[in-house]
Amino acid sequence: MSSTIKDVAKKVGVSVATVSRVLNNLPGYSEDTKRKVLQAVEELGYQPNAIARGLVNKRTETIGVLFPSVSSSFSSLILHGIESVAQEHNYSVIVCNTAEDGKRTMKYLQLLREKQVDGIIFSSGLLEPEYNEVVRAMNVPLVLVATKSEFDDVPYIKVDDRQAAYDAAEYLIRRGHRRIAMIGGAESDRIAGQPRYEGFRQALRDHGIPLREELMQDGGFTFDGGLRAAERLLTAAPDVTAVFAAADEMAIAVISAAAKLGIAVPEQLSVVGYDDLKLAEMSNPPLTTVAQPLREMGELASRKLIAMLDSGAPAASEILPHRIIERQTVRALPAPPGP
Amino acid sequence: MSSTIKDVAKKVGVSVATVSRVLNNLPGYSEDTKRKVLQAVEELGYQPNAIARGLVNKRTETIGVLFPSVSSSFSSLILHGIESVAQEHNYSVIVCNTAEDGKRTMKYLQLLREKQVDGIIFSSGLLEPEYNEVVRAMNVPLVLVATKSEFDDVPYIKVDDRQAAYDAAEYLIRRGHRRIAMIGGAESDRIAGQPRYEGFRQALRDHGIPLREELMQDGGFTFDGGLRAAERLLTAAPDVTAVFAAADEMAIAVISAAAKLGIAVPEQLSVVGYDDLKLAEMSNPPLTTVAQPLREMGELASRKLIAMLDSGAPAASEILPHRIIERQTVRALPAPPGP
DNA sequence: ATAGTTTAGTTAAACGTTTACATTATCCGT
DNA sequence: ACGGATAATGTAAACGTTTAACTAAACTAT
Repeated sequence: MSSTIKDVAKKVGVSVATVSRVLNNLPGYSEDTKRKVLQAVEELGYQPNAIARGLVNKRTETIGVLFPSVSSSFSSLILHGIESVAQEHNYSVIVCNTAEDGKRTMKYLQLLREKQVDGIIFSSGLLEPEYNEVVRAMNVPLVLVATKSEFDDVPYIKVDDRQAAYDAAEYLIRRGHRRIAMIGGAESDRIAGQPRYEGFRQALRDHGIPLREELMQDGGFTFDGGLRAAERLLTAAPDVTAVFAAADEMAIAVISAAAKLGIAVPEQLSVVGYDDLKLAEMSNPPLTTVAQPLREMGELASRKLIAMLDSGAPAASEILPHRIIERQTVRALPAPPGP
Repeated sequence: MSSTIKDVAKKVGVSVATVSRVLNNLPGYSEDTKRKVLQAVEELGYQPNAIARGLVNKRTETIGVLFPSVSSSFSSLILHGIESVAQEHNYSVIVCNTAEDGKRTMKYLQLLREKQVDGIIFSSGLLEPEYNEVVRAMNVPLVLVATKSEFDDVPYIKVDDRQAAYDAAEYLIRRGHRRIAMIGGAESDRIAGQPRYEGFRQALRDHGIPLREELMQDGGFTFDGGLRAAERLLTAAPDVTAVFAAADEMAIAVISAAAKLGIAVPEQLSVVGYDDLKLAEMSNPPLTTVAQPLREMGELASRKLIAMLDSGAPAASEILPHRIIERQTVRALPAPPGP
């Protein structure tokens, strides 16, 4: 159906090698042939076949990207970033939804291998040794985004979670809060769970605030989980004046729970989130949150991967800066009466 | 580096044809050879090369999906749906962000052609004749999702926008509202703009409510646009008791604007949205909205495309049902005093 | 015993490119 | 006028599969 390089060659009366050369801007033909070839290409509507090209070059100009959930705002921002620089460099991106399932992830990795992708980006989940092993076996570069791993030869792009949580807590403390709760992920989650709890704890400690472990709740990084955690928290410890939620969705859940319980935000309860999704801006009231540059992280991951592809050299990990976006969910408490 | 079918053949002492056959479950070998081949495959860690396979089969088991914006919640839900059924059928999906830009879209279409994708899904934008022409030229099936086109040979999956808007308006009318505003897209947008305005107008007409064109505002389907439109609206026409926003983000914007102006939702102002994104549920108060089954739409689009690929037969368009999800942003007005 | 059928396997072409190597013609300097 | 360089082009192998066409052996039915 579609015409091939042979058709072009025949039409011009020249060998396929010559056609290939003009198409790839290699030297070795006269201006005249070039003109004729280009014209024939035009007339036949010839389009190169990247599959055939890929077979001989052993490069497909395609990368695979794995997400625990493609439809989350979080992932889709990262994906957007990845896609945009990939497209600039003429790479295609294959998206894979792992659903945080090991079987599925392995199956996908297999698929990516068969499809001969040039590189892989793994986003925001735990990189199981098993995964690392198969990508190592396929011999393509791998970069992590919004996560890190135990393998220090695999570069990651990340924010300093511990520090970010520390900063969030300190932000609250500086505004006079003392009875501060936190809703985070699972303590067993060494990527997005534990470090944030640690940063939070450290901030309290550094400011001489006693830790109350019952004020730390696992909200599982979801709205629903956050809602339950917030309800538990707010009814069991009505004296808290502020809560730090380690994800915007959970922060929004805190606001919802507060509304349900008749607690005004920020008048009676301050809340700060984490991520700075579009959501935070759209929240009512708009959410103060610690921002991760998700899109940029995606872009950088893509850029790094492509650089590795071009140079063959390993890339360095990078910690991107976070910052607190002040909106309207935090109230500064009046200074306590002196002793 | 990686071993090929030849290596397997050599190791077993058999021809590549035989290996290929056992790998593809074709007849023509003894149980014994099968065992030996499988064992060699195992030992060598052989993985088939889908590129080579694609070259001879002229099928890549890959589909391309085009979105105006991959990072919107809207798109990513559809993508999730598409991805999930694609993966079930062992297809890969290449995502493309067109940014609603013609040049970019054409470039992407070109790329998808070169990469020899088996089919294309085009989501939620206008299918320009130019686009349709190139996919026709590449001779692969195309399906539209969350949009339709002037070409009646290209199937689409959609909700009945006109009817959905009608239902939203009627929902409000039934609850005693008479001064109802609407924030929609551009009136020139024949897909998601116009039909919704029309449905809205028709509902008012059918219930004997005079149309006030100044109560129809273009919010451009974004939060920011919605915010501006809502502010304009709410200050210029403070007598409206309800607004229908043709996208959840804009509905949330209405709530934000109302909050800023000290207007209580739903006590003083009712609002209904459109889409039923996760956002609607997380809104404060939770948003009453007309739901589109976005994920399901994506799944169906994927399923249809794959069916076309398998059967070679054209597929029929489908209108999926919408429904109103009642949450907490609509108040029923007390019946007006009798005459 | 023989012709025919089935089974197990091989050979080689094909898919659409790229590219190393070979060939020819032209031109240049002497 | 001749050897050597240069430019333009062609030839064919290679990439890793699938598959049509073929062959050889073993079995089956008479």
